[in-house]
Amino acid sequence: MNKPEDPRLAATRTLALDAALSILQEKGVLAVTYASISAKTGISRSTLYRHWPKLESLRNDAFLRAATSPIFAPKTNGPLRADLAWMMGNLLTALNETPWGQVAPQVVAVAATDQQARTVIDDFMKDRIVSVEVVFTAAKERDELRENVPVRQLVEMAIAVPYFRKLIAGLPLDHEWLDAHVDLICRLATEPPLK
Amino acid sequence: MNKPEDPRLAATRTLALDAALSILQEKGVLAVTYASISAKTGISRSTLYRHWPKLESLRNDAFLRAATSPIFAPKTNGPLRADLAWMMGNLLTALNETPWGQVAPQVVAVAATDQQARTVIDDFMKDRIVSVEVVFTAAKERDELRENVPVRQLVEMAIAVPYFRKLIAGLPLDHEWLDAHVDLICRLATEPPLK
DNA sequence: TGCCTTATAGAACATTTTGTTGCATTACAG
DNA sequence: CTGTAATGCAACAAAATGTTCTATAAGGCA
Repeated sequence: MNKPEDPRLAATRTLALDAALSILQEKGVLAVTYASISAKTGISRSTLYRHWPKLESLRNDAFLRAATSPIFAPKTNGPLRADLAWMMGNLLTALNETPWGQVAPQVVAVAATDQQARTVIDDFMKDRIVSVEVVFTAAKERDELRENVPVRQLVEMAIAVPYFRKLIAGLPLDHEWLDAHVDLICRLATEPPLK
Repeated sequence: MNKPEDPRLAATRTLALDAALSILQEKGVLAVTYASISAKTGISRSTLYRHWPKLESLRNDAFLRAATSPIFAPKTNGPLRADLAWMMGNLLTALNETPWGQVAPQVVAVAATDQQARTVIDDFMKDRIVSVEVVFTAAKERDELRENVPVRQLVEMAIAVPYFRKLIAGLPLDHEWLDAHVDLICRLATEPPLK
């Protein structure tokens, strides 16, 4: 039972998905076809069809590949400012310097009509949100936060703005901007209660 | 000079773009083709080709149609809480109950490789950001804001989170959530300076 | 009304893309 | 060395895409 897999299978899979990913980055989801991947890799179309009977499934595997970037373990030593800056720095890097920044909008668009793509995004986001939430929770346990901080809301703010700027508004994400962003979030979380 | 346009031209344009828009909503950008629009409208393919020699241009016109929802004039009478709630309420309605909520991610995805689509998004966002900025500026002039409020950052936060929730994270936008969101933004803007 | 212009529908067609199959070749595992 | 299985390739069918032509009909105008 459980024969070891022919290494050629993994090889074509990897090759094809890498190609799909780079096409996704450069030309968008509309350009991801059996033909374009075959041309880019030298893998024959028939082989691609054998691996992925539906183009949908190929696309989704490529999405999944883009979405499984290494997760940075959250730092929770404190202070919040430092931990959050670390997490947000990672997010900025992911959006600016990995395929995810280019691919995410493509996945989101497909997710509108494709449950699998929706799941890719949802799982990805859930993980990221949790990893930032952990940072806040740790800060809370160190009594760094003021009373009744709406942690979940702050987490969403922290994450939403960079995504919005990069994916939707087409605005740049640089470290100067990030500093200001982290500052504002931290201020909101740590400053004394207001009324 | 300047002959009045044959009403048939406008009629087909409208009919075709309406169909394109509803296909965009229901099936995503991948399903927007001459054939699908022809099938939905009864307009013959040859006519569609005459109006839009490139599918790209048809798509972009549909995008533009989705993006030109009526702009709500910002209220600036104060207090900030009320004005902002009004603006955000409009945003929520636009995202929940107009094609824009479904179509925006499609435009964003295409914008990655299509300058015209990028422009549609950029113009749209610029207008929306400005219209919220106006609300804050008015509040500032009424001395409702604390010193050194980073208006631009707050505006982006106000807008980014609903977009993030709806388009990217697939989270719901309801009025309960919106209240909390507006509260948090207002608190940050109006509460006394902190150090 | 009648005439001219022009938009449209529909068919016919070439081209490209997509999906499918059969077979020879080649890599892998034992 | 041998059987199994994955690949490449060619051939093919089916569908989508793009282009052109002609007859028809609707609109503009005197």
